[in-house]
Amino acid sequence: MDNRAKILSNALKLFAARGYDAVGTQEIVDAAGITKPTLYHYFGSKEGLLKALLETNFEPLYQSVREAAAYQHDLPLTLERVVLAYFNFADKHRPYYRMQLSMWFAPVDSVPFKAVAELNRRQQQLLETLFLLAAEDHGNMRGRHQMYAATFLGMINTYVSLALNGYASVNDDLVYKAVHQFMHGIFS
Amino acid sequence: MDNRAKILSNALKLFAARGYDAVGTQEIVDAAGITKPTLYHYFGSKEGLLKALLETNFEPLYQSVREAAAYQHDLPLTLERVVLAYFNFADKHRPYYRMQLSMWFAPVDSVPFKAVAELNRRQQQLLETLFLLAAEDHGNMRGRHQMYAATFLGMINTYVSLALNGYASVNDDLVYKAVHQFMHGIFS
DNA sequence: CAATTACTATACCACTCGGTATACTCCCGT
DNA sequence: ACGGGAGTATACCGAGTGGTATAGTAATTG
Repeated sequence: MDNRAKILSNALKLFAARGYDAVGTQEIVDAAGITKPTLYHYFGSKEGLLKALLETNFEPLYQSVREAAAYQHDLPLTLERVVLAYFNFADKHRPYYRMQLSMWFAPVDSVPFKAVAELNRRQQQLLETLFLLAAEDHGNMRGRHQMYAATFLGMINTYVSLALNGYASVNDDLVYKAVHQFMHGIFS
Repeated sequence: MDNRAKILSNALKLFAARGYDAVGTQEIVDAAGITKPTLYHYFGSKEGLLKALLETNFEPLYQSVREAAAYQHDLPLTLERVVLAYFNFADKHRPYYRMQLSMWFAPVDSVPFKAVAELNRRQQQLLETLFLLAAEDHGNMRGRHQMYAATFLGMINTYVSLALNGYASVNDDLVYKAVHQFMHGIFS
């Protein structure tokens, strides 16, 4: 692993555990076993490091969800695949998803929130498109695609948060339960 | 407004907007028009200020939800009252709820997360009790009260987050929609 | 071979951080 | 009138912040 990768890896762990503002560049370079000029050579600034971290890790998630969200006139199936895509990714990249999750709800004027804002928009967009297409098949869903996208994503993140903190295990059963609850509620 | 209140008020606004770690004590006392020893006289430390902020504002929310969550064998009604309690509170104390929300998803080893952990537990407990009681009336819900409590709270915070950012307006219709979706899913 | 380029360490910068020692003023109870 | 405590400001502390000027090394390219 070269120095650039070492920096990314250690910064990710530290940011995920204690937050962007609470972790100094000195601590990052110490953990990576290098010095500050190396960090600033590759990333220009602390904020640049954060953005590189997001870009590197988000794209695989996005592509994975994108493929899963291809609508083929079977909404339950598609939603299950989307949830599965999120769950699998979060499980395979726990520190990263922890960080992204904390940044999602970060204060609006904070550096971390501004850095993920665009990524959130893209996820929302993806799901909106899905629900918009689905509404053509399910008339009673019409006009609510934005709300569905937002609450669906919120539900996914709630479940992922539970899983990351050990209150649930990420498996096919959880995926089914999540989608089923989203579509049919808690009674059935 | 005395100096103690000035500090609390200004610190709340700043923490809600940019986060605990990103805001220094100097900035807080400048905004409040006082000096540091005054802050340290009342709160002992920056962390003490944060805890005072939480204690002051959380208790009213907790009591409000507690009353709303009194189960009387009508789950939809009770859930609507709980959601309404959260919505009303979040609407009346926007900066505070913004802050609490960001702290809820903050990194696990961060100061803010540790400070709200206990409050989160108390909310979760309240809802678990509710769903446990409800499961006596609705057998098919049995054994899932923890999951229901967690996802219900997650759903509430998703909606509140939407409302706080202007993507939805907090009114009775939204309350009804939120509970209805939670109980019956998106199809009906 | 020489020159350039990528990369990295030493040592440092100005500034901000959370927190405090000291002293002062003001008010309250005696 | 006086002691004592609450509250507040001035001025300061050591440590750490994000960031950089300089110089060096090692590999690549002409």
